[in-house]
Amino acid sequence: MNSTRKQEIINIASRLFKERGYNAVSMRDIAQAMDMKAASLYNHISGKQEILATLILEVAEEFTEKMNSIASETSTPLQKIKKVIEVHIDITVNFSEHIATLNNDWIHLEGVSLKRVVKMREDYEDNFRNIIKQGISEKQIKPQHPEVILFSILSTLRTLYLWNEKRGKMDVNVLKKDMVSVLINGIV
Amino acid sequence: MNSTRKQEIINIASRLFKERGYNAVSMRDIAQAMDMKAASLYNHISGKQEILATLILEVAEEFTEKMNSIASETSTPLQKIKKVIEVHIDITVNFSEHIATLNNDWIHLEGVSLKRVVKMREDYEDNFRNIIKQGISEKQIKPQHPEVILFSILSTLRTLYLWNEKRGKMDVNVLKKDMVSVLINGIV
DNA sequence: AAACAAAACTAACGATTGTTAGTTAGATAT
DNA sequence: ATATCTAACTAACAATCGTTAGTTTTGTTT
Repeated sequence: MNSTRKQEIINIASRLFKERGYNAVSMRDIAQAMDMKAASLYNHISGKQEILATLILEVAEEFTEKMNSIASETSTPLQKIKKVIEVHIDITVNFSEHIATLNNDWIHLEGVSLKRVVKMREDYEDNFRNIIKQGISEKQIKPQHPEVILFSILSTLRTLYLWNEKRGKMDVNVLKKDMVSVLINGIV
Repeated sequence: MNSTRKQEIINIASRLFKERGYNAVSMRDIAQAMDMKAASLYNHISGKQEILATLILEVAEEFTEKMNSIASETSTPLQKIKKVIEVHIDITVNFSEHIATLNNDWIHLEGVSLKRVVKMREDYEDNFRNIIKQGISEKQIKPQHPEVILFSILSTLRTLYLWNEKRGKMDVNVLKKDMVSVLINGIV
């Protein structure tokens, strides 16, 4: 199977897309980073779009699986939110290259892949929103507009990859503890 | 002066950049949206880069001014943070198109403009970080890692433009109140 | 009415883009 | 040894890109 070589291409492309964005990276750029010529890439992938789609779906599916698992747990809304934060941090650390592309370049997906990723994103947000609403109705969470809570937490988690590198030596478990504390209990 | 026509171009480009990103928008796209031919744009601007640079610097300077003003105030760190949040919301609402480009396409700036924007961004973060550190040392803020607090608040503010449209009829002042509450006091 | 400047136009340039066709080198299987 | 298959190569394509040169239209000033 060419699957290992294909994965190599995707990983290298992932790094370049993160640095410069999908449209600013040419097939010749990817090929050069792979030490081959652009035309040779087509022995392993069908085109630039396939690289983008595979790349993004790999990590999007990771998020979807984990969220579905959390949503169907039998625990309190607050415990679920804590889990969501931790899972997000884990995925960000493990797929640190892919995440930038998921966040910035999903717009450049076409056709079915675009539809699929948008749907997954919506479902993810719906799940999260429902957990928050549940928490409010159980009086575990302040009766604030759910949308404000949802996007406060979600934007922080989604852009975590941007400063994850700067976090330097901060241990992942410390990071989890701190972020859970800040996002749930505030800063005062 | 051609300054009004130039501003028209920048505003239209701003809308297109927001929707598709800098690299996916051609000069011919901008021209078409302006009801003219691409070559005619060059009567008003020197090139695509100038559009991007002017666009981004317009709003970046807004942030810098406001932050400098807040930093030099004589008020408690917590009051300053509240002000920063409110200012961010105001600018996001007033420059809703520009903000997307500032956030996503600043990487595509070149030369002096790039250097300048990066510097402004760093200064802005430094100011914010110092306010937080001050708050911690005055025991107004929990002794958490300042970086976690800084980026939790900042990522939420920076991506506000993404869901600002969905916020629908929510009044700006209500939004300010809710966000200050969530970001400072948490959700429980 | 003549002169002028501003802002639009047409046409074209060199460079780069994603992709295809056809070919060749190297490894594996018969 | 021969045939087969994989994965690399060279060369080229049509399309699109940002930009320039030269020209014409439009509107204002004298």
